[in-house]
Amino acid sequence: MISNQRKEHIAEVKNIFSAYLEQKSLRKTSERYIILEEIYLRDDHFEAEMLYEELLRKKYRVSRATVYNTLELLISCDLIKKHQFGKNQAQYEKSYGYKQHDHIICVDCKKVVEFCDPRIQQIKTMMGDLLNFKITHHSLNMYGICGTCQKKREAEAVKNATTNQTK
Amino acid sequence: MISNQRKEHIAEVKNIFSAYLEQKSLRKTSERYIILEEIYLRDDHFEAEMLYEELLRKKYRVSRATVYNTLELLISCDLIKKHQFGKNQAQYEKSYGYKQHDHIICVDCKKVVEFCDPRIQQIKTMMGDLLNFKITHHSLNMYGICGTCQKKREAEAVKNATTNQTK
DNA sequence: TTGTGTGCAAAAGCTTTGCATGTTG
DNA sequence: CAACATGCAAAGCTTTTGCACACAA
Repeated sequence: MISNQRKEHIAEVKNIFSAYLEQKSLRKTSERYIILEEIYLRDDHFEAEMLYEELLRKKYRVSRATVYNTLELLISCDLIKKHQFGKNQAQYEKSYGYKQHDHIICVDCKKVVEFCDPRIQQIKTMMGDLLNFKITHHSLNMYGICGTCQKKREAEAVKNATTNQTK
Repeated sequence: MISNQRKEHIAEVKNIFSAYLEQKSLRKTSERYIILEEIYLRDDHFEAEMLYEELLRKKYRVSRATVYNTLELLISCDLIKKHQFGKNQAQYEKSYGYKQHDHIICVDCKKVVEFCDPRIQQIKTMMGDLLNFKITHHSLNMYGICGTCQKKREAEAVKNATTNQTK
């Protein structure tokens, strides 16, 4: 079940996309809107292939090429963000109406947690001025071990210690 | 011509690598040292393929597989760092004896500039505590347009304006 | 001597491209 | 109806794997 609030939000995002397509003299194809909608129905970080498969599952007739193509468009008009969390496969997330945030990634279970810190903005401004860059965006990822995986590792360590003792 | 200082630095790094290989019961093969040396002779960010080609050019007989393999080892023992600056192709840089730093990348000319800011460390500590993550490392990249490319864009804009006027 | 590391080539995985067809403006 | 966008499949690129051989321990 999709909430009314979400429906309105998606409608708003579609309007923004429409305006962008018009301004750039690009065509308003059904595929482009289907892809946008599918992204805004999700709440997680996703990969191009996951999105493509989900669309097939829902019996939409779109091709990988169109998915990649549309992702690029959506990045251009700032409706989604693309991330490279160390893997080769890029991850994407919707970005309209969401607070700017950064990510902490668990190197064990790959869980992604979001966080905000105002100091990032300060650093951006300061470094842009200092190095004479017009900074448009940034990507800050912290990597480490989440609480759950820390416990797992400790349990594992105890187990290994016991095994070694028996040897 | 390679300076004495650099020779000493490379020797030091090789010792660290030797110790690491010993500790992990891994073999000290000539290929591993050749790759390490080649990396520490460079001063830039490089890609796996670039390194491989440079080694071939110097008539060393190494394979791509060994290059990738050794890069992984060098990451494990903290002698190099791996970056994903938005492209699919990973970039690497030597890291021993160099201050921890982050990167600003020009989206036009792809130039990479390094910078340091102590606030990053503070954010790492604070967020680790707050979200219960044991943070091991991070990656902060800012993207924008460098001074040179800003001028180029302005010149281009003037040119386009003139052309449109003539229309 | 023994088993790990290597070279080589082929496979795998993500993304892009070319071409014929379909659809938007 | 003329471009432009799409679907499909094939190609492209980076990275990984399998296998036989070489060589460090």
